[in-house]
Amino acid sequence: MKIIFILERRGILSYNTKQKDLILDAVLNYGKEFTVNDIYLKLNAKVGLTTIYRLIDKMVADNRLKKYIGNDNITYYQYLCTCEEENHFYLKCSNCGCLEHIDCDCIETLEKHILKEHGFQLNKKGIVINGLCCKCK
Amino acid sequence: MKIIFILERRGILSYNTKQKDLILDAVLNYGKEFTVNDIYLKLNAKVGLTTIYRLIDKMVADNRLKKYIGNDNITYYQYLCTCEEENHFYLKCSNCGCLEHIDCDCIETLEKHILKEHGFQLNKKGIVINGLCCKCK
DNA sequence: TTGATTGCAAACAATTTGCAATACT
DNA sequence: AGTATTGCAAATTGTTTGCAATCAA
Repeated sequence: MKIIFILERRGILSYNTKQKDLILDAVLNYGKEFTVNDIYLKLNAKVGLTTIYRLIDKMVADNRLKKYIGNDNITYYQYLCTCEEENHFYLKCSNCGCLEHIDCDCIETLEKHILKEHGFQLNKKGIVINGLCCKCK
Repeated sequence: MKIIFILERRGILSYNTKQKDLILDAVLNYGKEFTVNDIYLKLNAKVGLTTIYRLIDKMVADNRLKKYIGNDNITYYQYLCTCEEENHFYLKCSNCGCLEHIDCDCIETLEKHILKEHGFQLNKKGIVINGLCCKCK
């Protein structure tokens, strides 16, 4: 986890600050989807909300966090790992909210099929498919 | 399109009103993702914003509209057709915003693979995969 | 020292709610 | 008649901005 932290921190330009480290640590270790407020509370309000918004926005812009609206109409974020594998995608459990990272060429097979049969070029970056994980199903 | 309209309208309980018909017509014929304001403007403000919000919320709750946050941080909606085919999924063009409806057993193949190899049970309802359509790629 | 970052308070924008008037069956 | 719907205005919520104080290099 230390390596990922350092890797992620590189993306945050210019100055390293205590606040950035705190937010980054909370985000990377949250384990599942979270809201801005979740991070704020986890840090016991030691970092201002504005600052959290700013860093999270940046990470979304950099494709390191995925932002979406949950069924409850609340805005959630989830960390997408930095791995660069070609055939990497995510399986997201609709029940417990966990996100499994999969690296498997089944996605390449699908990509080829869809390109050939349906004329559509998949964007393989950040594919998230919903369902139930082995624990929840 | 008439049949879809009638089918959709059935889902809107109780009274049929001019406003519901207008909104439904606009939503079904929009062709691509839209915002609440898009519909409001398309209807020349003939229907109140509140009413549009209410009907759209209902359609989202009924899984007939998908709600999501675009890269521009604006909330978009997109109509998901009512077809009940087992292997139906969507290909969404990140460039022009169009949504292609595909019905192909490649998704069943993927489902089986993911269940067997990764222990994850896909939710085949409303799968949307991003990429570039044949016109845009 | 220079420029980036922080965080409060204020501003903002999108969405929701209260409610009286209206429309549907 | 009785109930659902509408739409304005007001309230609310989540998020962003202005700016002066602070911090990192």
